[in-house]
Amino acid sequence: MLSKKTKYAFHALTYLGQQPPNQPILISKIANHTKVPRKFLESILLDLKKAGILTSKMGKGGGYYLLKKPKDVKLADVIRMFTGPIALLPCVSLNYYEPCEECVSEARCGLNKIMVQVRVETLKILAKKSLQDILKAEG
Amino acid sequence: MLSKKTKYAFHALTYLGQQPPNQPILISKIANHTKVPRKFLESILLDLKKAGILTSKMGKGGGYYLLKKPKDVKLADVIRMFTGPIALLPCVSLNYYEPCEECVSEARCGLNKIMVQVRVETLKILAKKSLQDILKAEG
DNA sequence: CCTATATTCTATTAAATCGATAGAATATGT
DNA sequence: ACATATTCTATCGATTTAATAGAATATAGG
Repeated sequence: MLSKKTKYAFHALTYLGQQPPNQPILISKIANHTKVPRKFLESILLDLKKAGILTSKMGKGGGYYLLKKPKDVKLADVIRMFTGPIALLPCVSLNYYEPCEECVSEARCGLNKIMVQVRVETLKILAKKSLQDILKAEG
Repeated sequence: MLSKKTKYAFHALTYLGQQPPNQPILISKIANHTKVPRKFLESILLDLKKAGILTSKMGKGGGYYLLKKPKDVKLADVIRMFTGPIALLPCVSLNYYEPCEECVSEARCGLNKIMVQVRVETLKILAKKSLQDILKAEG
């Protein structure tokens, strides 16, 4: 399951994607609309900024707004940032690979083969779908 | 990611599937071959028994062995038992469904729609593949 | 330059989950 | 009766998750 942080991140991104571009939105406004705890949201937005997805302006008239285009914010990126690996086992993860200690031969592990399939099918969706698809669906 | 318990369960099931049928295997023997901590394995095997996948014999000459046929032990069943939901969000889970409190309309949630797709594709694999497929792949 | 406004940084905390262990109770074959 | 094995109860430490508090820093506007 995705962490709450991940879900919150998507809510915030969706809300920001619905605002006029390049116009800073207050954290508290985002918090109100998405019902994410204010302080918790702060750290999420900061992470999204560090990842280059959002940017911000400090001081009066400040706030957060989208830096990347919605179509360039892939769901897989956000999930990896806040939940971690998308694969179901470390030994089939592309970004967080780790071998199983107890595993004699990965090439002959039946479980590994199936979990690779799952990862492939999952990423076919999550690496292609973007914030733009979310926004479009909510039209 | 799957919990270690889930991975351990698959290792134990695979090992038992490679043994002659209806012949009790000692927990300690399973633990040795799968490198799962003995005491931890006990509770896993007991859960698998309660789920009707394994059965056991107590006392001298006792041990665990498969009750279900390998083809009837679907990966999805084992994962749900030890890791929990397969879906990435509670609101798209078939077996552990829960609505999002902050969600106004599930039907109009763009994230929900995509996560349903992921669940569908994942289950196409996990609900069809079984212990038999693992055993065959390791042949 | 001062002040109000906002983000940013540091730190701490409560609760839940995960992985693992210990020991007593119960059942069974010889 | 005894040795052998599973079963039950319980607890424990470590890690992660979710959330909060408060100080520091930056900026607009008068």
